[in-house]
Amino acid sequence: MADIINIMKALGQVNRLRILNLLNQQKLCVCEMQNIMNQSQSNISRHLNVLKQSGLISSEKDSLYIYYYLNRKTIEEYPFISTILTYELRDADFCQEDNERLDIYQESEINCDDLKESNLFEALEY
Amino acid sequence: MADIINIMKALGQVNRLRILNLLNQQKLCVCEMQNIMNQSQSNISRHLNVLKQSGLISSEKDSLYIYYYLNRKTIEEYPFISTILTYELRDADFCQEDNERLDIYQESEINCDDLKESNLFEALEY
DNA sequence: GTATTATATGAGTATAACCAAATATAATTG
DNA sequence: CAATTATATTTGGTTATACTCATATAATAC
Repeated sequence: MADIINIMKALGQVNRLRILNLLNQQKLCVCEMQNIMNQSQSNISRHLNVLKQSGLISSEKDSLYIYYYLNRKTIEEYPFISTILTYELRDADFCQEDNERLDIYQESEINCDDLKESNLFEALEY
Repeated sequence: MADIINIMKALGQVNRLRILNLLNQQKLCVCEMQNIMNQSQSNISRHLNVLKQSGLISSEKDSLYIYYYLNRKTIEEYPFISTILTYELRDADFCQEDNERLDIYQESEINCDDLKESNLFEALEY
């Protein structure tokens, strides 16, 4: 299931690296990632499926929402993944906007029920 | 040049991981990899180009041959690469046949001039 | 039950990746 | 110079990937 080839393939796509960077900071549901990353719902969902199939992430249901989080077992099995998360992704250019948006979301103290109508990221749209 | 996205993409293909595993053991020319990996020359050449563009490997010319080797600068810059080379590739299933063939080649003490006519790997063909 | 909402999946398309066979290039040897 | 050899590149075919739009599913709320 969590073989190295599928893990390396899963890591070879920028949107999936962005997702992993976010999940390295906190557990998130699909609609939160969709808003933070400004990507279509179906696209996020598909990338999450690839990451889940590779064993990099897991999910749990909480009422209407499905929360995704890093699979600690896989990360313990493959220590290089932690190195990538910590030293390569967190400060990568392609993660900076996501990091800013996640910070804003965390500080806002709203939850995903209200995120859509909140216009939280409006000022950041280009 | 050696950005993390291109490195991760380069690492997401089994034949390129096989090449990196071999180059982690010794410097090799295209025709040596072709024989050890039992892959077409053009395919090896293309993968080498991807690896070189990503900064993972370099090459040097020695008369007719072009020898490829791991780019130590990139590997120092991204320590997780060493971890993958040492802990994930060396013992991976998909590298075992290559490792056996490289061992046979090393012990034979022939060089790539004679490799083609040597039938060195004949007994291993399935 | 119906309506709503979050997420997943199908269908379609566009693009990129992989590969083998053939050809081109560049260096070496005679 | 011509012949040879190693490597790179082009071509064409096939498959895989990423994406969008639309629809399906599953849970919740009324």
